Amino acid sequence: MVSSKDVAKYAGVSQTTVSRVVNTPNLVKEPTYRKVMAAIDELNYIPDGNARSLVQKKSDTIALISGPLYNPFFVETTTSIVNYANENGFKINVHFSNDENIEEIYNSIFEKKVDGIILSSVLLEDPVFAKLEKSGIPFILYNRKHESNKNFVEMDNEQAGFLATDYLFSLNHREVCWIGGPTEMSTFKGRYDGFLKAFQKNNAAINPEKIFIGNTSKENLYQTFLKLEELSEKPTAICAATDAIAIQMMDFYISAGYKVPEDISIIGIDNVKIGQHASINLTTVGISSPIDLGRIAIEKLIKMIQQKNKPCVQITEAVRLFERKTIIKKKKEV
Amino acid sequence: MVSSKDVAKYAGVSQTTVSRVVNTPNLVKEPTYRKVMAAIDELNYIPDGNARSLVQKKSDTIALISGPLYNPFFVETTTSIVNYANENGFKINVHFSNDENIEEIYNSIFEKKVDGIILSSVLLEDPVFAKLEKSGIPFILYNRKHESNKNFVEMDNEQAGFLATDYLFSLNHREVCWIGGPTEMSTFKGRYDGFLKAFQKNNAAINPEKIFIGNTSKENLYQTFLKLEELSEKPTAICAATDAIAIQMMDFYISAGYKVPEDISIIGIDNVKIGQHASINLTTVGISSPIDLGRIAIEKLIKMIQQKNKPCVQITEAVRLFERKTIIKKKKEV
DNA sequence: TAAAAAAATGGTTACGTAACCATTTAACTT
DNA sequence: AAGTTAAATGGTTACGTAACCATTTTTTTA
Repeated sequence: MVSSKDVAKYAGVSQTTVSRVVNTPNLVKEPTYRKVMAAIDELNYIPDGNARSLVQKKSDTIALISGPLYNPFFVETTTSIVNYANENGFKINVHFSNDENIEEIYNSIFEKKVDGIILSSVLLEDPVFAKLEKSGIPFILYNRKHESNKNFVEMDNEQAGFLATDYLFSLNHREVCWIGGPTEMSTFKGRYDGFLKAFQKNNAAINPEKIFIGNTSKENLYQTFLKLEELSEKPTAICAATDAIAIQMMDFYISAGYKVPEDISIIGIDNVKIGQHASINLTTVGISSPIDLGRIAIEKLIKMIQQKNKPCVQITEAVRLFERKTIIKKKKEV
Repeated sequence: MVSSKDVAKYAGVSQTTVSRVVNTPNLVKEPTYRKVMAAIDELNYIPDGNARSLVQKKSDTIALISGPLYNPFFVETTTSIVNYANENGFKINVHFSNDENIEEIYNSIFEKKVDGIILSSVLLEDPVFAKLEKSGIPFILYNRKHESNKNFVEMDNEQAGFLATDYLFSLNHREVCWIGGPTEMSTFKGRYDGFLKAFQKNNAAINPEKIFIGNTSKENLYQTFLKLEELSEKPTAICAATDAIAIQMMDFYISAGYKVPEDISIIGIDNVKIGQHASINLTTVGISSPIDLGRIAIEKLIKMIQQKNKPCVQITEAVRLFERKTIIKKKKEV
């Protein structure tokens, strides 16, 4: 391994000067600069990032704890986050959380002095959150937030749930089913609250048989599908808490021979890209802004790191309906 | 920042002993161990990964250079790679390459002494490959390979192209169109060669009007779609070099009012998960093994790192057809 | 042209850890 | 119980860099 000392010796200058050529070339005379650069090229010198981090107490590295990529929402945020961070000179350590390995992920993250942490996988009452705050490392939550309301970038989840559900009512659906994840997560809680709110507004009564709250794995959603099939009075529309859920349910229904929306209407939330595909055409609710939540969050985080101040970021993005083709208008009941 | 020296002072032992408690606890007496652990907990000591990397000359970090996630193939490989690496104690620095920023990515990677590099974005005659070999860092290519045939995990691309195309012929399609990326990439080259081979076998003549080789961006594929529309004699089937291309073309066709497969048959290559969705049901060719290429590659890479030997890994996975619903059988021409 | 100021370069040190060797302490042997 | 071996602990150093202060060289100023 060739070090700055080797370069210094080769160029006949001090190690300090080599460091200056690399970091503050304007402090160095032209001929010296050329001499050192020649040595650097000749010896193929690359500064050691670890040594640099050690002495500078920064690593130019950000840890990303994302939800799993089988949820297309995280495909888009991960892309934005990784690309924006790289463009701004940061490395990104990526971790995918399944909400069970979160403890291990935290432990591993704190070992490597990252400059910042951006994460989606946090519960409303997450005990691990205290650790995060105590660490003093700048952090930001995207998608989900914590009960403390610190540093988050979210969509207006309640409004999203409301808009989606109210839209179904507006098309005369009354037997509306909810399929969502645990309300320990702010996204699911907010969206479900919005769902309830729409029922209230439309003077409709919640039918507990048509409320499914639980793990959103494929297997579990299939169980939900089976239960829905057994219902004597089936719903005419499904309000899915995420596009990922909606798309998975579509798969089950279509595979079983149903037609969407003729036999069953489905609406999602997130406005994920694949939902725009002509084969899917998922009606959904998503943020109005073309910039996704991940991108907004990473921008804020990098600003926090660079300016060394830690303002409390609280961003709730407005949402709107994206009408596509998975919902049918029903005849008004008499 | 609390260091091992602080812990040592607090516990009344030497820094060396603290290091031993952390790394080789069996070399330390029980009471000493407890004393030091108490101090570690009390002071909330976390070893500094940068200092450790500096002295040990390893970083427990692997760099991943992946293709973009809008290609679902990379969604699956990225998931496998990140998860497997994390489970095995490695951090993953992720970079998404669009084949233009590859130079910058390389530069940034070499700064931080990663223990290994796993990458998909390499050209057959990539000049950057020399740099990679010269660095001495263990590396492995997945999906694409380099002309030097060193350290790759690929599918049998030629066979994939052949199987896909031959399948179209077997269903009596003669006017088959090829849409693929530049043949500077081993995947596209192999698949296109297989395409040609199938034409030969079926005594069919290539019609240059129906061969589209170029950038596979959405915009460019749309241009391809427009050109296809202008053709006097339109193809009855499209052989897409990747599922991503196939799915994008489906979107254009369906949006334009066509039906797949009634109006146009489409086959892809990669066997991407979303292609299995009941709304898409893409017929495709993919590896027979249930373990994806990324997973195979990261396993090999970690073995290389841990065993410190650098065998030349050359894996070509067998492929098979996955029959679904985007292809129609034509009547035999007379 | 001498003095003062600014620019350029060098020398030394700290960062936090594990490697390495030295020393002390405990545990066997006969 | 003395000698030998093994176990446990400590002291010092290297890793490669940038920060910091000191010194030399060059430029500016009166």
